[in-house]
Amino acid sequence: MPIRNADIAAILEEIADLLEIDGANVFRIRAYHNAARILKELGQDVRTMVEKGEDLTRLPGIGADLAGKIKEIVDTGRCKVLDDLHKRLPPAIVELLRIPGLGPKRVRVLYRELGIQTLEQLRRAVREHRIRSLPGFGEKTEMHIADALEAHGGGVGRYTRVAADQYAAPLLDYLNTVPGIDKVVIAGSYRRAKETVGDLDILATGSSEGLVMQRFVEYDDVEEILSQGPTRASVLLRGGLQVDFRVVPKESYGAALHYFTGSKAHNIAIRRLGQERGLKINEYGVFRGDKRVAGDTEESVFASVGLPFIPAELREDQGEIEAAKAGYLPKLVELSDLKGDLHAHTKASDGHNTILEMAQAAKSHGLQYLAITEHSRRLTVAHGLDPVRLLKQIDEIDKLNETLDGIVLLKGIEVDILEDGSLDLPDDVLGRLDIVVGAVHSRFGLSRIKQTERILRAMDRPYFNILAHPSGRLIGRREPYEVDMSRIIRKAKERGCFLELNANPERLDLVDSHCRMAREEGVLVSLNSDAHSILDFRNLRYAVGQARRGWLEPGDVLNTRSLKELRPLLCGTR
DNA sequence: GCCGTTTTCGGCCCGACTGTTTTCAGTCG
Repeated sequence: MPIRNADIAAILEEIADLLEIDGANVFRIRAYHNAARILKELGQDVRTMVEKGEDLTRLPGIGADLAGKIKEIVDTGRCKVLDDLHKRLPPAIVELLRIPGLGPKRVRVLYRELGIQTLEQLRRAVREHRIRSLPGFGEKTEMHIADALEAHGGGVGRYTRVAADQYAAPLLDYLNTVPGIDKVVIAGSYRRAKETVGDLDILATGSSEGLVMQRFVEYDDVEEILSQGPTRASVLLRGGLQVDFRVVPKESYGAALHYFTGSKAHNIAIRRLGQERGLKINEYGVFRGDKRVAGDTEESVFASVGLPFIPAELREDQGEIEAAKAGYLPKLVELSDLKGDLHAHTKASDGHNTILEMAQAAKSHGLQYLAITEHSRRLTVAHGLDPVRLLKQIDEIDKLNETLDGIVLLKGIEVDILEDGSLDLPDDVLGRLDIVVGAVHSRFGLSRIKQTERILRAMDRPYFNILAHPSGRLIGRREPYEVDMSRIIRKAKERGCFLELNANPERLDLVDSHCRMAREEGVLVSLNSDAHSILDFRNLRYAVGQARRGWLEPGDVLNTRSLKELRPLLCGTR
């Protein structure tokens, strides 16, 4: 089993965690965490880079030492530093760090004083009240640990954006009625359009802070108050979502929004830039000595370090600061740029609405064209279409188009890519369509090579236009299938076909790093709803968010084209 | 452990809240 970026990152994380417990230099620890993050977010395969002899120290945050350790991990699957740490500290001990309220210092005390190295041993010690007498611990801390152990493994993970929206919307409505609150906005990873969020970070500006905070924690849906001060509070909502709420004075809005939006790595990089200029940047503003020089708006914060405004979705310390410095920030795609949708279902397969209803809904979302792409026959559970039914639908769409105004329907199919890479419908049928979307719906467990070859063969078929949901993942439910995305992107370039970014909030593949790879190769990405009902066109905003995280401009997106511009692009594979 | 329009050494983002402490460490974001 070849080692992946995530595997290497996990080893580096474990080293960092153990170093922390061991009491190592905090900056050394940070370097390991940082390197792990870089590898996880890297769009390309580190193993391949190592095998090609590429210079890893060109990656920001990777120096000669870490480059050597990464190479060691790629070559041997292990790392001597980690092996050495395991001689001093039990491997399971890093699990204790996952308990909220337990950091490296306390974990070390637990281990040194009581020999605790597993969650089970910690549970027993809590039951026997042996924690409270430890130095730095007390009765309350012991109770908090007991609660945290109770909650641990309770399945509180990350929330998809659509799930978070269901909590956020009513909470924002409520906060907007609270006297003393001027502005309320969601910051954090939600604002950066991450595909999942661990919590909601809400920022408000206002004056009477204490009162505002009181009203926040009195919100109906609050189940537990985790902490509460005059400017900051954290609560758990019913259902488990954590909300962090922060109130700052009006003039600090920009600085606070920037700080609270993150990411952490981006903030550190920006604050470091400030430092170089003799500035101190915190959530209240930008300061030169005691003098406040910026912070009303985010623009003013960026300007203070000589940068233009950086859109929230780019703030990952993934090159956006360098791009901003050089004047190469992308002008990111927006929802209003989309002119059509190239993947939708109707009652004919597994959708819930008629073709006409879908057309009208698409039009009401400002779209000018909509491709009807039912499943093909192989997908029997979805009532996939055989040639006869598909030809019938083609006639139906032709007739409908004669009556429709302001929206054009494209005749399409979401054809199954079979295990051998052939398509589920014959070429002479596919040739009668405006658009062919291909997708993998079976045999997710193929090896990376077989899965990749299967998809590449399908892309080589005539009429193949778009590879739908290219990784097949369902966030939190199904891992992506093993596939070499860089080869697929190169094949798309070679064949003149396109990759879908599926707007279903549980799919959202392509992921951001693959969007960037496609952009760099010059392969257009299609932002498709995969709508199964008239309600699903709303999901297009999630695809736009992901596309923006992937640095995509309107020109990088297939369906920002007018129908007239689109048609010749769909003939590229014929 | 990384990094360099003053640096190859000496820095490394910054503040809020909690609990245990009697002046602050630990944790978190």
